[in-house]
Amino acid sequence: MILRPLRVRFAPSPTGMFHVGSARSALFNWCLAKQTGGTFILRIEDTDESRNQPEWTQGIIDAMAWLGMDDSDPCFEGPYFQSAFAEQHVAAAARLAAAGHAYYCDCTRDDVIARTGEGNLGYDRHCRDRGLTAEAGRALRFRVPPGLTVVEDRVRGTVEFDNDLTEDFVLLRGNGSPMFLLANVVDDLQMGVTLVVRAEEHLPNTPKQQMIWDALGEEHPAWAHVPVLVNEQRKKLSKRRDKVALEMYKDEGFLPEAMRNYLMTLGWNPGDDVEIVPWEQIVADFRLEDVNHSPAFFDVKKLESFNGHYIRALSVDDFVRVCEPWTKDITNFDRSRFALIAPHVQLRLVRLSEVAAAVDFLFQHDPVVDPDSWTKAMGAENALPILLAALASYEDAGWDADTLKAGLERIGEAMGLKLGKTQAPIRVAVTGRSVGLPLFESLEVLGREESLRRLRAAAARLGVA
RNA sequence: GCCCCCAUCGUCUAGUGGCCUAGGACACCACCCUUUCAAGGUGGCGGCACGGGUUCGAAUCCCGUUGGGGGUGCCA
Repeated sequence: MILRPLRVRFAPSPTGMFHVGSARSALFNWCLAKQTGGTFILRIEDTDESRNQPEWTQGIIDAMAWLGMDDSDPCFEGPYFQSAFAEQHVAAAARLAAAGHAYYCDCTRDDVIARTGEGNLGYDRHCRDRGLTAEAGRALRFRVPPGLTVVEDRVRGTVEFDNDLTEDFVLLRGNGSPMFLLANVVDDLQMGVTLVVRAEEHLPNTPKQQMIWDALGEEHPAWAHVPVLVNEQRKKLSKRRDKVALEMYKDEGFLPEAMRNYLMTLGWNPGDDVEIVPWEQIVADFRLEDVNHSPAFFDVKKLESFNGHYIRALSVDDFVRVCEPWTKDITNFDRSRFALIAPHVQLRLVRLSEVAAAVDFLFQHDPVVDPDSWTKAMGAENALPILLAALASYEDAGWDADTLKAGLERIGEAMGLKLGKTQAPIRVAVTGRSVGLPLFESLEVLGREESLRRLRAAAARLGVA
């Protein structure tokens, strides 16, 4: 399908950590820009009074880069900062006022309530025809025309709004600063945005913005409102209640490839009964028209499953490399030793942050012994005999996993035990736990000397000198 | 309150009037494999919110009900 290059934008406000829902909106926009050979504009909407801080902006940029959206791609444009365009916003407001599409208003919130009651009815158009001029303290309001505003939405279809139920909203505050509805439109106009893809919470804003475009005499962009992400209570994911910061997921060892793939399957599916799909294919196949209409639950369990798939798909070298942030703090960590066991580790993680707990016993002088595991494994009748037999056998055995396994199997046979039972005391002696990486491979990597030392220590603890 | 959106297994989804006895994935359960745990394999549990239409035929179209969600700032 040949499409004309789209100019899309992602316009977050830097009011906190970067939200997974924002990330998904950004991803949707990114796919559309890429697949049409268009442009992805990043515009930071920093016009809120005091809610934004510079570090949040950098957080957005870093998080987007983590997901693969940054200026190394030619489609990327920006970042722009909305605050830099205040002049244009005000100028547009002036044009609107001059053309009679807006009027000044000196009502306070209390004035309006006094007239309309507490009923939350919105502005009562009190100043509409009072002919007030611009003056400090007076807000500029949009004169909503009569009739119907029809929004053609690329994911929802046609949505109609009765203008009589739309209040004369504020364009410019009493202090002269532009409001979101206006600033957003003017920026989109200036930047040549042809398609606006954003979360559903913006759908009620759309008729208002479309009216501004019309009043400005410009052709509005196409609209697309994607469903919001919700928590288990089916409420919109919120920074206060929910764990939404992309950075937290990064820190817990989620791979960006897994995160972006998972995020894309929320409200959209790659088709053909598959979910784990190469990014290039997602970019090529994503279609707004196929996006679902209902909110999607952000399910960390499923994210973990995706992450596990992506972790297992890594080459061993890459796996070792991506584990670095979590392995570098392990005492006595040795990268080459880790690389030897890495293939086994890779199969068992759903989050990279779990790597330390899985392999630390290989580097510690003495493994941290889990009391329950010890009690269970060493309390068995055969624990000590197994330990002693293994010690004897391993003294001069060939030091590779197969030989070590065969040796322990022989010991078990002599006692009438299956390997599953025989390995338990050895595992606890060497690793400190009853579950973990494959035992014989671990012994091989640990080495004869250290392994025997641990076996002797365990035997000693059981009462044998 | 008012406006708007939405409604398939617990969750994410496939499904665009007959191919549906509703498919897949996650989670859960069982079994297999097995050196613990995983991974992998096999099987199981489990859904079209409800009521009316339209039609030879409805998960699919229409209306209503119910239930969820979003919005309703001189925030963005």
